[in-house]
Amino acid sequence: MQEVADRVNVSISTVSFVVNNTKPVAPETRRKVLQAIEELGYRRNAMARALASRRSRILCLMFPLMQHDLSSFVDAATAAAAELGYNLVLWPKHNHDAALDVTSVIEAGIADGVLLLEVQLDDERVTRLQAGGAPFALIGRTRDVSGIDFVDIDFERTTRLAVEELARRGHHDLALVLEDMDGTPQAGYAPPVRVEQTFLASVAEQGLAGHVFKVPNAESPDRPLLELLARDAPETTAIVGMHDTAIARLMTAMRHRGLRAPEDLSIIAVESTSVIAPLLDPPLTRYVAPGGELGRRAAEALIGRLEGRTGPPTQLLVSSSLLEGATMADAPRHRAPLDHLLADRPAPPRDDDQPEHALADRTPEHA
Amino acid sequence: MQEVADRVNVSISTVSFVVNNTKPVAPETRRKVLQAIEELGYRRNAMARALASRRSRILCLMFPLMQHDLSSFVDAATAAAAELGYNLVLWPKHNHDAALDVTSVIEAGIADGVLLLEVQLDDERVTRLQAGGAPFALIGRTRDVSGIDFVDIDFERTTRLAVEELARRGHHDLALVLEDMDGTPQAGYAPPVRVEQTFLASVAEQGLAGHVFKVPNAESPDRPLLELLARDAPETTAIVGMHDTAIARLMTAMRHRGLRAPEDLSIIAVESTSVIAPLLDPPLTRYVAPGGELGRRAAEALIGRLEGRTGPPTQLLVSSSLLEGATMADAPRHRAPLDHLLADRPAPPRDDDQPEHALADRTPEHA
DNA sequence: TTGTAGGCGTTATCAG
DNA sequence: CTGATAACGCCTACAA
Repeated sequence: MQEVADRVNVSISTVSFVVNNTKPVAPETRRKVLQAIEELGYRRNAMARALASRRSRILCLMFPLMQHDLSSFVDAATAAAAELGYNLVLWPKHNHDAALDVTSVIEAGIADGVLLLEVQLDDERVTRLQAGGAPFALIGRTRDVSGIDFVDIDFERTTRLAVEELARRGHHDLALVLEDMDGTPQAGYAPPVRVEQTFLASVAEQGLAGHVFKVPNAESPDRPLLELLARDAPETTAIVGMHDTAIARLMTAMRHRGLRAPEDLSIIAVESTSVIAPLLDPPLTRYVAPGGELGRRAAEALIGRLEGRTGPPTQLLVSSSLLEGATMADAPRHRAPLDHLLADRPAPPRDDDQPEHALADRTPEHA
Repeated sequence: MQEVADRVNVSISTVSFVVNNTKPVAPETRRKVLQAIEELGYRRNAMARALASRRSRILCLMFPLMQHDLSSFVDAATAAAAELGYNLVLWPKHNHDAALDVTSVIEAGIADGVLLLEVQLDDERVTRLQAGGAPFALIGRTRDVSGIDFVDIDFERTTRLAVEELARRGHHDLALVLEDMDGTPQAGYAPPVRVEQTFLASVAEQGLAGHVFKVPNAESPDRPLLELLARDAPETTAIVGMHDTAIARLMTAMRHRGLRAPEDLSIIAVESTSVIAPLLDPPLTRYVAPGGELGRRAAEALIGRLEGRTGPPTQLLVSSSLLEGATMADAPRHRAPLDHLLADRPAPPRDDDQPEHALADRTPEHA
């Protein structure tokens, strides 16, 4: 702040006035100050500001109970940090631009280091963090990880295991179901890319046939996944999934068309949300990542850096383990192609959607 | 800190040494300092500490993408805070004891105010916040809300609407499905209590019969909800739900026993997780709360206080709106009691769980 | 409209 | 082992 003041030949308080809009400043002076701030790359220190003004301008949303999927992860990260004398706060950054401002929290002195989630293959945030010399660790990893501390799920291994297991069970025609992120800010999100690559390579190695289906989060109603499968990969007997809502909708569609999992179609998820998968009917067979370990290791890696540890970066891939649901079975012996099966059982009107049932009076209308 | 030092007749530095364990201190001195700290209720100021030591001891976990149910809520709260010049951070407090330490973040100077979630009818955290004179606002509300700023969902209204709608559709026997929180730290969580009370009152007003079922989060496998219903409330034709996973399991069980929603049993949820409800088959008819508005209003209320607004507290109840799924219909004319229906269709072994299907070769075994 | 100076609550250095 | 004292980076009367 003093440097800024010196450069424009004003006092430090004038700089403060323009930064905070607390007092009127001559337009010309203000302009020059702003320019100097820009040139010097000055950022005010949130801690000092808070100390002097007795206001942090931070609001704290406390949430004791988290039911979503980050729960075990955040839990463990928080605990690990606490054991090492640190606090962990979650900083919601929703839009893409805000996310790019990733170093500000460090520069402001609010935090000592950053843990990054949802890393993309080429992640601008990582570039900025590196450029700014800010301590950070990734949960996930970029394409080039030289010198970067990260902890990630070993999606390659999981995918390979899934394909091999299906091959062992006699499946020859596999389909991979991914979330389609093109056009969203998450385009380039690393896990689906890695899974797709590994899937294709692995299928080739095993001498199997593999198709990839990218399904948007809001499935197009006119072309549900099941129809796409029937049209483009009718011989498919097993699905490798990493898009739970798409899988859920697929299973509903299957039921409505008289197809059964796993008898007609096996399904195995390489990554799965803990809240949805067990509620499916039948429950989804899936690989689950050790969220707690990921969180803990990531926090420890970051704090290690903060405490001055040098040496090679932490680069850890953790393995998922198979959670037996009931959607995987041996390949059916002579199943007809999906398009035939669907043709035999055309899409039913709503009233035929459900298994037949003769015990109650029908009241045809509904909400 | 100076006061502590004075009281024991040591210097301020000595206090610092014992507080931080940074230098050896005579056991006797240390004891006295600790005691003085205790007596005076001294808490060190995190901001000053960070400023002087050039370390905040805070880690920041950035998450750009949130798929869980708090998403819209946090989103809006963050945005509202940002517009008013504040930052919002989420502070994970997982265990009960940690949650009780709710004022520390204020006393440490890290935050100016607190937003509290998952409020219980008699919430110790609220008591402490009030006692400490810390600015706060609730999302939810306690039993006694005099003088408290809060924004909450109008569960009473929603419940009443649900019951009235079912009555209008000719249902006479309703069952309420709640999450059983007894014995958990969330015992006394306000919404289920309010819904239960309103349900019973409303059912009585309408001259209907109402049963309440409290289902633990991990449903007991030997007594699934459907069986309990058949045993204790066999005439039930409509479910009012505020426990999505229980509803999901119920719908699966119904399907396995040849019962249909909504033809045999209508289901309407008074509060629902956005991630599960639309994936159910058929999709759940449900009331949804305006999460964004809740978040925004709560942030605004808190900031208003911080900015020195006086006058009556913000006390806002927002209404949920009905999202049409396909699980609500008029009451069936002459449906047999549930216990009869289940007796006619005994619990099937796994192989009969699914609708019959004759298109594929059966390979009996599965994972 | 701008400058001066004291203070915010700690830590850290250096002397005793 | 303990105590002065100078930062830490900024805000804010008060004065000019």
